[in-house]
Amino acid sequence: MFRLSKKTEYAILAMQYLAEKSGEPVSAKEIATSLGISFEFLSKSLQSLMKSGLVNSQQGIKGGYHLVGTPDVISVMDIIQAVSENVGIVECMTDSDCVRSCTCDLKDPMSVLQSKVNEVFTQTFLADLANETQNNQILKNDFKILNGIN
Amino acid sequence: MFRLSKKTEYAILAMQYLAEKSGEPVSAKEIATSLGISFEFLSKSLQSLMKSGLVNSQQGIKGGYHLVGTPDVISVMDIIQAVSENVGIVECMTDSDCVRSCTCDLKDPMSVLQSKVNEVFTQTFLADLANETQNNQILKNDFKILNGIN
DNA sequence: TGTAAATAGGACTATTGTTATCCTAATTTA
DNA sequence: TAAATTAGGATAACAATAGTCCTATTTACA
Repeated sequence: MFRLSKKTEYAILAMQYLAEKSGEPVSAKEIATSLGISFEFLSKSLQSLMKSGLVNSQQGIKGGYHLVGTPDVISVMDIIQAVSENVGIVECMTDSDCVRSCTCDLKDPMSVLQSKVNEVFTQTFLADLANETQNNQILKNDFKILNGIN
Repeated sequence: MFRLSKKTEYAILAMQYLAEKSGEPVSAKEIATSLGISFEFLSKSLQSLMKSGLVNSQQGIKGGYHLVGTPDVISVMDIIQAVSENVGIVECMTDSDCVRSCTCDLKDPMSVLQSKVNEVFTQTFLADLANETQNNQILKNDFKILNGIN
């Protein structure tokens, strides 16, 4: 298994929604309704994004959220880090007291992978996620076929 | 959170261990002891690798596991797929009945990410994980500093 | 031929993390 | 003041992970 949490997924989708409606504040309720997900759970993601300064919020009627910065400078890693404590692909990467550190310090297979995964997430920006259109569905289908999913 | 399961982690580490001892059968017990992990849990990973044909096994005294193929052709994706059912970064990628499919088919942010992550895992081979040496510790430390881990 | 060491794998349990909900408070506009 | 909104703590339900236990089977070798 190798999966982003729903909290992360919703954060990414919400950020993209905000990117489309650049400027005007958008309420959590509108985003939740549009994506068909739980309003209250989505709120947790938005509050985390708020804490990290990726979005700003305005309370009260006519309130809502809007992006801080433009989609071409907000990376997926920014979003992942905003909503989750640990972003390492394995425990060793985030825990300072790894029991195996003495045996795998020199040749650490996971560090190689971690670097590559990091590169993907830090070099993919909100703008990149929205740029592609029909292509994505093709990629998605290819992936499903590759994995034998009907 | 964005993490490989222990089952996957152990599978990768075990495969690398086998790669180092190319040829001779290595017992699960030896690998478990060397890595300092549960023998019985590691066995689950090895049995999955066996089912997928990435390793061969020999029962009985002097038995053990050995790689099928060389480290330069075995990809990390091969290993991930061997030990886990779902390899999509989000549910939508592996479930055919995604409730949001109608709203995000054309502009699917997750497909872009999925493709990039797939590329990392399919283009990283067992050999790549062992190639680097001192460098990895530096990368690992950089990563920890980047994330404020002491 | 018996024993020890090894894989194979089913069943089960404990733990953890995720996901979701509920509730209350604070803020803001009209 | 009322309605709509964010803020956030508490907690419950659920699912996945991680790990253990047990038994069966295979095999080398004394």
